[in-house]
Amino acid sequence: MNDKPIKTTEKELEILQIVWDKGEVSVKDVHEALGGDEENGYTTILKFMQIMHEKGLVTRQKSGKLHVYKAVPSLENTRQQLLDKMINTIFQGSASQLVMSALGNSKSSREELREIKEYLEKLEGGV
Amino acid sequence: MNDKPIKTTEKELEILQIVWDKGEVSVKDVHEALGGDEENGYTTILKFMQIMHEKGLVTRQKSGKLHVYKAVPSLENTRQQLLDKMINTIFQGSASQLVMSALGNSKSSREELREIKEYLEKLEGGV
DNA sequence: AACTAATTACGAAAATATTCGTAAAAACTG
DNA sequence: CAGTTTTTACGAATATTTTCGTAATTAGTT
Repeated sequence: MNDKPIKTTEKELEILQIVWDKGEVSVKDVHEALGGDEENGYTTILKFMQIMHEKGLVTRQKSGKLHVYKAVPSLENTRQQLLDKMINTIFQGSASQLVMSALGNSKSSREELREIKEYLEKLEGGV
Repeated sequence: MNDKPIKTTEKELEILQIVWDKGEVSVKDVHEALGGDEENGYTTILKFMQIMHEKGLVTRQKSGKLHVYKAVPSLENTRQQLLDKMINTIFQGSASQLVMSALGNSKSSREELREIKEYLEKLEGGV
């Protein structure tokens, strides 16, 4: 009945990055990866891990005295979700507009462009 | 010295959409476009227009007793900016990864794909 | 067991974003 | 011009997100 979709905040996303990157992490790992005490207090990060755990964004498991966290949503899924949202909110629902905008702007190398073209051909072929 | 970059919030972006779409708007226009009182109180929207004006996201001009607002940032620029941010935060700086992700997911039509390919060719040619 | 260091739990403060009530100002209406 | 309607101004309430202080727990160490 009442499962309002969990909203992933900016900071949480930043943390998820690290979790995806490392596979599994302790609070300490995240804290350090984010630049240590210069950037955030240790308990700040801890708090986020707890919140994210409550939200179901990460699982956790005790290992000795500490917790080891893993990401629940996949990087790929999250990317898709964010892309969809972006397409709908500012690219009037058109993925191709987004794509062209991204290409137009970026300093994509010739290599990258070729890669994309190949990918496109594969896609077309598959229709 | 102290011009911290204006941060455009979710709601503000939603409003900007409407302003871009209509070119110039009154508070009433925005209020209605967003679904009227069902969705937001009139003064809520008014407040946002004021905040956005302070932030420099819109200009405004008196016209009779009401204000007419226009968007300051262009749609295209804003798209670029949001794309850049997204690329950097979740696509490890690779525009092409974003592009492929967007294409892979979407139900782009054959027509759209062709369009993109053409665009790509133009880009490559220009190098 | 007492002491220490690392980690977690909890709650609340601070910062930011959103919503709206109330009043003032402006333009119109009779 | 008194009354009504529309619009704006302002300030504050609410909600959400981020940050952190303080205390409790855990696992070692002597």
